Amino acid sequence: MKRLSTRPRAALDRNEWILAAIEVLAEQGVQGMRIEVLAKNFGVTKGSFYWHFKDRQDLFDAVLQTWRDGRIRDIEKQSVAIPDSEQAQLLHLIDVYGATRNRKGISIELAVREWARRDAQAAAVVAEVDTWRLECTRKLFVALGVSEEEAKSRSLLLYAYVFGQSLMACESYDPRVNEFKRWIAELIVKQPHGAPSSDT
Amino acid sequence: MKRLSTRPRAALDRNEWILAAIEVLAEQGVQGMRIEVLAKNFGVTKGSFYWHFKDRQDLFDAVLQTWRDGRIRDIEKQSVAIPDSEQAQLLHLIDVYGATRNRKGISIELAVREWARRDAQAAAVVAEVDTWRLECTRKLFVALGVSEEEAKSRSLLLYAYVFGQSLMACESYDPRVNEFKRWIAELIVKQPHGAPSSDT
DNA sequence: ATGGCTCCATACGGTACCGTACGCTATCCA
DNA sequence: TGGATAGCGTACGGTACCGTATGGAGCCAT
Repeated sequence: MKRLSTRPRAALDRNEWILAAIEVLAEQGVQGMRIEVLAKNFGVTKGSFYWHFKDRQDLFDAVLQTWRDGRIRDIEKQSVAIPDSEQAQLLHLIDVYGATRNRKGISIELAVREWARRDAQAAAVVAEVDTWRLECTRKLFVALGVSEEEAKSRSLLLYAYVFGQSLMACESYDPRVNEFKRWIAELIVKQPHGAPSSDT
Repeated sequence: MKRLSTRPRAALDRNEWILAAIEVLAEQGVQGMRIEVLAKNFGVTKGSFYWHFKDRQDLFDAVLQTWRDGRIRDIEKQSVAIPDSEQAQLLHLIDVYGATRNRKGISIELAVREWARRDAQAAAVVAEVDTWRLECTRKLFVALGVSEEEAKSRSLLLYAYVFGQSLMACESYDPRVNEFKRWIAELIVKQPHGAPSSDT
């Protein structure tokens, strides 16, 4: 983080501000990304911020771009279809959003979508990321042999489910929630003409 | 209560403030429920607010209680299982959250859940409502003849899907999105071992 | 008419922000 | 060694809030 080899005080750059802003975004939402608060966390004053950014909107734009780029890189990583393991890839995808680990990523995800409900720029970025993601899973489903329409439908279901799951308080619903989630994941991924799930 | 027949100016009561606050909550989020803004919308000053409420937290508590009571009444309404039409009830439930109509209800729903991510009281209310809802659909699934575990799993999937759906920007994904949603709804509701008939 | 009650207005102090103007310092470079 | 510049601090004006203290208009019954 800090290159304090010879410098007594590591000079902040634009990216450090952006990363800190994303951190706060995840915890506090868009309204939480306040210049003077971020500055205080860094131990500097907002004079530093206004050196690296024009204004608050400039930070917002940079945060959205950074999030977008990171998501798209992630998608491209997961998009390489490994033959004969597409089902495992899809199940893994659902599991990653399982909310136990990856809490931070999910918090950012929800915060950005909350942002997108009230801001056109954020909405555009979310739409772009959604399109990439849906396209990625669509290919995986097609590789599994389902029709184009069903692949698109299952992709929609998959992402809607994982996002909605993190919105719900289902931990107190039943101690077997994890088994239920596994059952759901298989319903989403596996075809109905497959074996009616006697394993596991 | 009945004194508004002779009064030239209808005096605000607690409930009107609460309803207005929920309106703003849906559009602006928790941070948007500001006393002076609400007062300005009513054409009064915050002197009125502090007559009916102790402070801002008092309004927050009232908003949560009002939302909770409304949701539970709604659930009890939909909970009366009409024999031989449980499937239609479940499909209707999914359709209600379909985001085309009922936009306001969905906005409130998302705003409360966003609130719940950062506030313990809101989280408790959401957990309570979720439990009621899941229990309601669980009964419907059981009435359809599925096992207890599968009924709970499908209930989880149903609500996670409908909430997640409203978080996504899927309108630009494909013009046939509505057909996809219908396919998804049937996958969630219908059993794989059920009669593969084409009627609804 | 007179106190009392309800409902709201006014006025005030305080906080937390945004954005700008300008000053200061350390470092690099000729 | 004397700028030049990057990076940040200080100070200021302005806005938008919260909560309180207090005043006041209308209506009520005695």
